[in-house]
Amino acid sequence: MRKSRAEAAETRARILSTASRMFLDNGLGTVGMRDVMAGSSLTPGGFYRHFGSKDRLIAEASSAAFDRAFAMLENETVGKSPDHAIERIVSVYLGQAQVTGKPYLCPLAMFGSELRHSDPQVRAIAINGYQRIVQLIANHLEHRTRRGALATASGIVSTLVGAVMLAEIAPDPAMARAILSNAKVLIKGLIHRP
Amino acid sequence: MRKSRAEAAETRARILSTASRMFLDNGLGTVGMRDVMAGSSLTPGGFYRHFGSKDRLIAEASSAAFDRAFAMLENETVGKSPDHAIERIVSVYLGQAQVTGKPYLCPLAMFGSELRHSDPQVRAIAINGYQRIVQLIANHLEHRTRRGALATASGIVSTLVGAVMLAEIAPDPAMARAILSNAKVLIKGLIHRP
DNA sequence: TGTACATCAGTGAACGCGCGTTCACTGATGTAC
DNA sequence: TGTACATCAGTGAACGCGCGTTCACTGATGTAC
Repeated sequence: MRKSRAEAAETRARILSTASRMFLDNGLGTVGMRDVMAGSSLTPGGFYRHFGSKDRLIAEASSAAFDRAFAMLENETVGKSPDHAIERIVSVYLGQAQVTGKPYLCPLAMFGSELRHSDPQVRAIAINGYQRIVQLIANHLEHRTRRGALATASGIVSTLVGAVMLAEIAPDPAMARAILSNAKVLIKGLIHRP
Repeated sequence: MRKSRAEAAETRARILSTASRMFLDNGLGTVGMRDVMAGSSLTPGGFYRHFGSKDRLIAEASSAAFDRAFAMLENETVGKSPDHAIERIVSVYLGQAQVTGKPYLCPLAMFGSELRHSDPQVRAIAINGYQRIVQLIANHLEHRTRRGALATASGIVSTLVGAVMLAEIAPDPAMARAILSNAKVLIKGLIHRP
């Protein structure tokens, strides 16, 4: 039954991808190893050939999810004016759960309050992901100082994460859209007055 | 062993209070019935004399937590000017996890991303709690229209919830304080320009 | 007001289940000569 | 290049454990006469 190195690497990547998707969709606590392995067309035992524990999987899956979300946001800014870049980041972030297929969900909005009780490694990954988004936004903010830009960007990220999380709780799609729209208007109001 | 009606009512209240505290501190998924009952100085079986299921307990405990948090916020506004009232709400909300004893933690910030997967009853309670805070803030916002005040208040609540949630993930207290402070500055900037 | 009985708050063991993880096993892959 | 053996990816049953919940039981409380 042994697989080639290439196949094994592909299996590992598949488990990671499945886990990332499932954690984002259903949270860290409710997704079990059997779910992840079955979703990867594998049996439970095989998991431990690739990862040391569920916590390690959560760490890697979160990291991968941040990379994906960040890449999507960054990609939206290339060749755009500062104002337009910000507008794209905000719109894409706020629309993450409305896009069909939801290909770039952010861990902070999807299971942020579970991260609080995760082990230090996972929390470090989460805070690093947060900081990367803050820096990306700050890069397109026209402030007198870098410090000021980072402070404003931090506030904006709080708004973005809060809005997407609240919109996910809303039972009514219309209310979800209203929450996201209100957050967008609030941020737009900030940007257009230096 | 039977207890009087008054004692039974007190027991029920004690379970609810313990559960509220534990859910806010540790999340919905990680707190078990045995934890709640032991924390209330009771044995597991007694739980079902007072609540139909864990989900019902979560519903009531969340509701109680919202009531408590809302009462604290509302109380801060009595006899204050609109600007000062907003300032108090924002400061008290953002400081909720920094206060010793944490007597009025908000479910949205503490286990918001778990609410997403809760049953409709719990989600309805959560969204109702969200709306009450939005309305409270809107009451002190000097907008031309009520609609406009509610929209701005909604954006502010997204910022507040996101900031407290992110600050809870931060491993470093200094970074937590920075996140909260940046959110506060962002909101302050909004208010002082009608 | 006193007595007899029904009620039921709380106990603590037990149930069934799913969890994260381990393990003996398989057979194809990789390695050494 | 071919052969013999070691490695190890993946299987699927099993382990120990803790979960939400049930249940027979207890004895004090509440109710009816």
